[in-house]
Amino acid sequence: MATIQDIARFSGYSIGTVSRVINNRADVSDEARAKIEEVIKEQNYQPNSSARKLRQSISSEITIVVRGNGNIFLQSVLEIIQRCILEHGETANVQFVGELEDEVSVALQAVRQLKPRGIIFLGGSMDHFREEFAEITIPCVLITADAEGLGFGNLSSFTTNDREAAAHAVSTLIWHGHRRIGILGGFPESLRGVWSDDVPALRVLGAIEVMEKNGIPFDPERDYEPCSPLAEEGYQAAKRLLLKNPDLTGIFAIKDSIALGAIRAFRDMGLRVPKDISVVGFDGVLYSKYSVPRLTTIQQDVVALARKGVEDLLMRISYDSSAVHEQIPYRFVNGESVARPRD
Amino acid sequence: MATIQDIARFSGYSIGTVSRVINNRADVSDEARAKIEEVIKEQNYQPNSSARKLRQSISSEITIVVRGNGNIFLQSVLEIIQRCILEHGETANVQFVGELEDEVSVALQAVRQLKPRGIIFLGGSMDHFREEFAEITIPCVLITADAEGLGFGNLSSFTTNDREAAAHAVSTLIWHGHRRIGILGGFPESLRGVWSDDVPALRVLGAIEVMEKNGIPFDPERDYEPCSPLAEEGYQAAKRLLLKNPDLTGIFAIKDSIALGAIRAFRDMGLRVPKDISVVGFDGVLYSKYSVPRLTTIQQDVVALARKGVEDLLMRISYDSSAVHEQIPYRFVNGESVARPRD
DNA sequence: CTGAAAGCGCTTACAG
DNA sequence: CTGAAAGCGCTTACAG
Repeated sequence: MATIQDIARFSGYSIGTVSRVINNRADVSDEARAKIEEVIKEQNYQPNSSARKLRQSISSEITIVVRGNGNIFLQSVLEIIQRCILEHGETANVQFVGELEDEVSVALQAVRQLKPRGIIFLGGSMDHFREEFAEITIPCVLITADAEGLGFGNLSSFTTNDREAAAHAVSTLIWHGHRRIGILGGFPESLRGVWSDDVPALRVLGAIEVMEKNGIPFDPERDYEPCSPLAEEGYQAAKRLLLKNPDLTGIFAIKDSIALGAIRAFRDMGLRVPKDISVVGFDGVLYSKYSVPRLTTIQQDVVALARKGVEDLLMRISYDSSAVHEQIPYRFVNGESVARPRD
Repeated sequence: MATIQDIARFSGYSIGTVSRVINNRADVSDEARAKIEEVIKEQNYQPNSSARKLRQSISSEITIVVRGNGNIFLQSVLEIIQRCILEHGETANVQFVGELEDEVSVALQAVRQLKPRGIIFLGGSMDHFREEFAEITIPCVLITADAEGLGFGNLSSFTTNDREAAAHAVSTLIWHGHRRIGILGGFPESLRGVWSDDVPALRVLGAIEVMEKNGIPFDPERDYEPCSPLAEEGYQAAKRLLLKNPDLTGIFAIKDSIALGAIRAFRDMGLRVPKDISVVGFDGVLYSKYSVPRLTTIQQDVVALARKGVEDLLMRISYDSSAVHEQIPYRFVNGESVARPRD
């Protein structure tokens, strides 16, 4: 393995100058830069990251904070992100935090212990960001939620327009003639306010808005059941929802995992989907194309979300440009889980 | 942040002695060890891993090599592994390699570039290990495949008994009265030999053996269709299999992802599962409990596989004990996808 | 624009 | 059993 010493020797310059070339500093003559870069290429030299980290007192390269356990949607995004980071010659370490834990304080801890150069958040609760993110000053990216409203200069975000997409999903039910629509997923607080910007709340909100616009009544008590984003939770919540309101003919689940659990629950209650009850999901997880019935859902563009997020982060680590907020187009997938209501 | 200097100062010993305590060396007096450990705890001291890596000329802590794209089973194992590594205060970086790529050469490259202290392989092809693994000398663990037959002193393995479990899965079909059984998944070569020790081959083998034992004929031409472990591939392969042999009444898919794709395919061919055709899977992925019909399958104990693998690796990194090979018990899950054959 | 030198926090022969 | 010292490979004031 060649070291910076070797490059200095072969190029005839000092290690200081070599270091400056490696770090893209401006104060190097073109001549020196050319020669040194030539030798670096020739020797296939790669700086020792431990030495560099020790000297700069940083440690890990990139930290990824994933919110949620067994969330197959985020798992698939994570896989793409990791591949993407690898392609760029970087390495990452991953921290998982539970659905109810505080991802920002976990990140803060990572900043202190691992001293990463940047952080990618996968999923997130806006409240935590609002309260604590200011303490984090390195470049960060939030994927799958919109951080624009937070106004942090070092936090980019890439997201689906959850509100609009949820409205789109529910309008499918409406077009099919459903007028008694229930919503599944999110937190009990998700109904509270127009100001909430958490992803579950935005989806619930978008759904309610389009219902109101179409003159469809929505009773939070009878037409809504919160639950965490797991099939088992969706299964239980679907049963509770239908028990308290057996009149519902259409269901919007704010995540596919919930939708799939719900379909299983309806099945177990002796209902056929979509004949007796229609279901629309959200995410477009791989399996939604193979379920029985195939799920009608909103497909998020996970590849674009992941790729753009990684590229933006690496860019900002190198050239500290300012944060951006981008909405990635989604795709409505017409499955088999929606039909006209029975009566 | 406290450094080793601070600990030396506060404890009254030299940094050399402190270092020896940190690294669990034997040549330290009990007295010194006790005092130093007290100060370490008091100061909440954590060694700077960059400095340590620089000095030992290692770099990354643990590298995880995952074989396959979009493999939801391995994704779930990976999540548990990462949590587990974190709990032990270590960090890991992940490399994904495609189903057909050579994971061992990727690992070899990682060894040279990242200089990890240990490697966890998730899934793997025995041929690659046989040919190249000898060049890797750091502690490694293979999870989800058996490396005992390879005989490398630095490669532990934790696995389900694939052959036995596959036989178990197929015997369910037999008990239900099926005598025309097809197998889905694996490589075209998976049928070739008794000596093959790749996971897909072992599952296929176990299936064929139990069929033979029960006097059930198996014609590789008509009763087998290889495919890669994705729902879409399972979907296509299932169609091909049934097209060339419409008499089949029971299907063993060597992975749940394949089984779920197959169920969807049968459905699209106008067949009901399990009324017209029965399906057994293998893995016990989360969703198999919520599919319609619920999948009858072999549930691998992913938590035990992950946890034991990580613990063994960390143990061997610290105390270089020798490699172990352990089979983790599986659980047969009685779902709804198997019934008596029609005629 | 460039070089010489200090020092990041650790580990490990070496000497006692 | 313990300490003093060298050195891992880099970055960055400092001086010129």
